[in-house]
Amino acid sequence: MTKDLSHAREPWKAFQVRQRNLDEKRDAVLLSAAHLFLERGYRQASMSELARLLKITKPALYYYFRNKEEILVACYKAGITVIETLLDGAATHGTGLDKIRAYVEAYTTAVVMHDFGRCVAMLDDAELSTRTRQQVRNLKRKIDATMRAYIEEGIADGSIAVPDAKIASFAMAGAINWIGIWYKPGGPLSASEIASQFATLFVDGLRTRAAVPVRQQNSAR
Amino acid sequence: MTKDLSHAREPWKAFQVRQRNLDEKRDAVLLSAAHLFLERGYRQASMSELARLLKITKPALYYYFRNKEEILVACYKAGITVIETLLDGAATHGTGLDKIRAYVEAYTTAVVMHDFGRCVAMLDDAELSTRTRQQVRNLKRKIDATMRAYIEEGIADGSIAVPDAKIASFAMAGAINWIGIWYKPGGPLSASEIASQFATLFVDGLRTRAAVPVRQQNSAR
Amino acid sequence: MTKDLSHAREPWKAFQVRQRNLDEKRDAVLLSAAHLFLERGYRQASMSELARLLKITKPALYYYFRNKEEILVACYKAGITVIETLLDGAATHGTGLDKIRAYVEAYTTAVVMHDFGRCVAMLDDAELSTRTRQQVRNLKRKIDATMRAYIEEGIADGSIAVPDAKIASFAMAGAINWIGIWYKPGGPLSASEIASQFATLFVDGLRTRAAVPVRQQNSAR
Amino acid sequence: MTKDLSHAREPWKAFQVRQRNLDEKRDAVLLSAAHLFLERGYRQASMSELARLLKITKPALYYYFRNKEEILVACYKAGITVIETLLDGAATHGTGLDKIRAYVEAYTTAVVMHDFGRCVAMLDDAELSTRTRQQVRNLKRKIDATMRAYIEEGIADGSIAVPDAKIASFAMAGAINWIGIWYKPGGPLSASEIASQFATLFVDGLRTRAAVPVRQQNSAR
DNA sequence: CATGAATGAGAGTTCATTCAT
DNA sequence: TATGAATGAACTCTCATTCAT
Repeated sequence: MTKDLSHAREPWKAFQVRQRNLDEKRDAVLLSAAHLFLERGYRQASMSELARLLKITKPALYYYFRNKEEILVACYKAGITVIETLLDGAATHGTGLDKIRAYVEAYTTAVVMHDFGRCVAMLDDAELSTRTRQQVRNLKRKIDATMRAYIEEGIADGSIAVPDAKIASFAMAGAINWIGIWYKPGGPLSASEIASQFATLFVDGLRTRAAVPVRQQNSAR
Repeated sequence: MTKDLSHAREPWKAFQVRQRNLDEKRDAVLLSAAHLFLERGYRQASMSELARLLKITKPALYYYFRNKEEILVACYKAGITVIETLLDGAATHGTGLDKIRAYVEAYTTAVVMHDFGRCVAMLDDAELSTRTRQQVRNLKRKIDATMRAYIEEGIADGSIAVPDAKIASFAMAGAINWIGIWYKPGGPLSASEIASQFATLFVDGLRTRAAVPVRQQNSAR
Repeated sequence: MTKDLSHAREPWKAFQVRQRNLDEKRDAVLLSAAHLFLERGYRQASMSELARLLKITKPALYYYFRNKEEILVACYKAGITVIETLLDGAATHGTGLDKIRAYVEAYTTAVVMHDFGRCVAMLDDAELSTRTRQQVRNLKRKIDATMRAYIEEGIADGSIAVPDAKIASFAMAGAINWIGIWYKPGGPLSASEIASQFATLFVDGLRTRAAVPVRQQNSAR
Repeated sequence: MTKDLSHAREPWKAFQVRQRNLDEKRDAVLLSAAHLFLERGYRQASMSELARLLKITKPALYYYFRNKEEILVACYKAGITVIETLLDGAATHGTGLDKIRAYVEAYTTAVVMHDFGRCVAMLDDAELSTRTRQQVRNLKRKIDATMRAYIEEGIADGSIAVPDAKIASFAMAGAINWIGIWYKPGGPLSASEIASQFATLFVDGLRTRAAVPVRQQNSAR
């Protein structure tokens, strides 16, 4: 773990040689914090440990952030940006099924690739200020709503057949959010591999599709 | 004599009663604890609050359990039992696909229906003693291994087609474990509904199966 | 100072022999706290020092009071009681001048004789909760209003002659509140002596009354 | 040459300017500090807030003053000057009563009109260095001693009649020092009004003097 | 069996002060 | 002259745990 954070510490090392700007260090704090929050949970992650990881003193943290919660909020905000960016970039043409496949892939990528994304997905928002909690919940609601809308759309255009859009959307979001629990960066699975296989699993299920006649399948694409 | 005898047996009987009382209260503690742990998280759940909920004093808790961790361990153990029981009861005949469908339904049910099951699924095992953590991890590994084995079996018997059993199994486990985050007992969704729809989603995916010839489709169920 | 607090520590000493009740110890904490607050000021008085004085550990204080402010509030409340009791007991017959003399004596006594009274008189109420601050301010307002009313009454009945009841009342209250700065219990001046001389000074002023012919009065300036 | 000379003098001139600048800014710091100390109390007044008020950075304060205490000391010193000046200017002819009236008026004026004066009157000298504390205490002792001397003088020359010069002097000083608690500059009461009414109150008391027959005086006590 | 009372360790936070520049 | 950045010490408060009874 300490090793993982080494690059986050870089700015301080560099500082001794030449002064870097405040934002860079703030970002370094943020990166380490996100990492620590994910590892220990927000409450268990102590400012002392964070400071130790960054090789600075505890009060120095308070130079960059007013308090612990502000760090959490900043992690969430960064995560929201990451996720929204990827989600906005997802393809939105084709059938409902096509759309949801793209959407699931994008969201999975956001969660797999960025600590900040994982913070949004996994951390308890109970510690947040009312304002930021609203933002986070809005984002999550929006994600859920979009997925449901695509499912409904797919049902309407005949590309999707499920009994309940809500449960399906919960299942998918859950599987993706849970990635943070088992995924360790640098492991054998690449982000895009995970994203694509998750999408495939949700789209096609486990069952062999052997006998599906080609011409009926997915005529829109 | 009879009287004497009964008299002599009394302490023993009393012990049984007391024993039962103790067990009963231990269980009550456990139930409340599981609830609290799920609501607040293990670390945020304070012994004071647990005592307050149970309307006993704090030290009384220490009569029933040596310490906080022992309570957590007991919750996990109870959860393991619940899950294993349901998992053992799942049908294991038919194709690999049939088996995994039954397995997913059973695991989902365990997680949805019991606080203890949810404890195993959701609580961080980092707080556990090495011994119990091993047990928990073994269980989870076993669940994962079983799911993978069924998937492989399905691939072998032609009922399943996925590129990677491991990722598929992670996705399913994640979706199920995540249920604890959004599921509130007493809501509009029944446990069996959730379980069955989860199973269906994973088996068939979102995509419409329109042209699948009847005789190939899941004749076992 | 430590010596002064020795009787406040008594309950703990006695505790080792025989258990006393919670209220007694709460009171002991309060007494020591009032003393310390007066000596150092509320903010400078640390919980550590308070604990040290009482020969208990810091967290033990939190068994008796939820937090530091609650201790302050309790001091204020005790002080309010002391002052109101003495004020209510003050004679209220005769002329306005008679009444204010009695009132000043009573208030002075309250401030001189009790640490709690001095707390109300001297401590900054800025640290209080809104609720208690209201109470304290109401008390002070009431005291001021009563004094002014008596002065007006005296002016009306011819016993008092001052240009401004407000300034006179401020001057008297100030002189009394300030006692806490210089008065040290156990000194050469008794509480009743101070109270009576204060009252006399305000009633009669410094000027000799004996032989002053009416028409000569104030000729010096 | 002239040019050269002026050039040569430049540094010197610049120094004078800079010196004046420094003194000016030091004074500005002092003024703000006095204000802040009076508002919050010395300890609660933080260097950060002082810097913010002055729109300079925190370390800049340390250019003008070695540390926080030195600022306090300077405030006290300025206050001592203010008070001594006014006190020295007070009339010292006539009876003891005349003198004390003038003295009280002068001291009141000093406290009402100047933040620095109020600092001396109100701030706790416990934070001062031994040296400055001595100075402050000497000043206060001198004020007290002077008041007592005037009272004794008045007693001797028959213009004053009080049982105890010490208590009377404490009462007067207290009433005046307390002014800082309630007086807000810009309020309805002018400084001279307050000063004159305070003096009158202490000199004449509340009691109506006009019709008091000589033989009835003080019969109540 | 159960409790009132207490503790040690550690949390987040603030602040006067000081480097290096 | 003046600053951005950092620190050490101190503070209030919380919590799992444990005596003595």
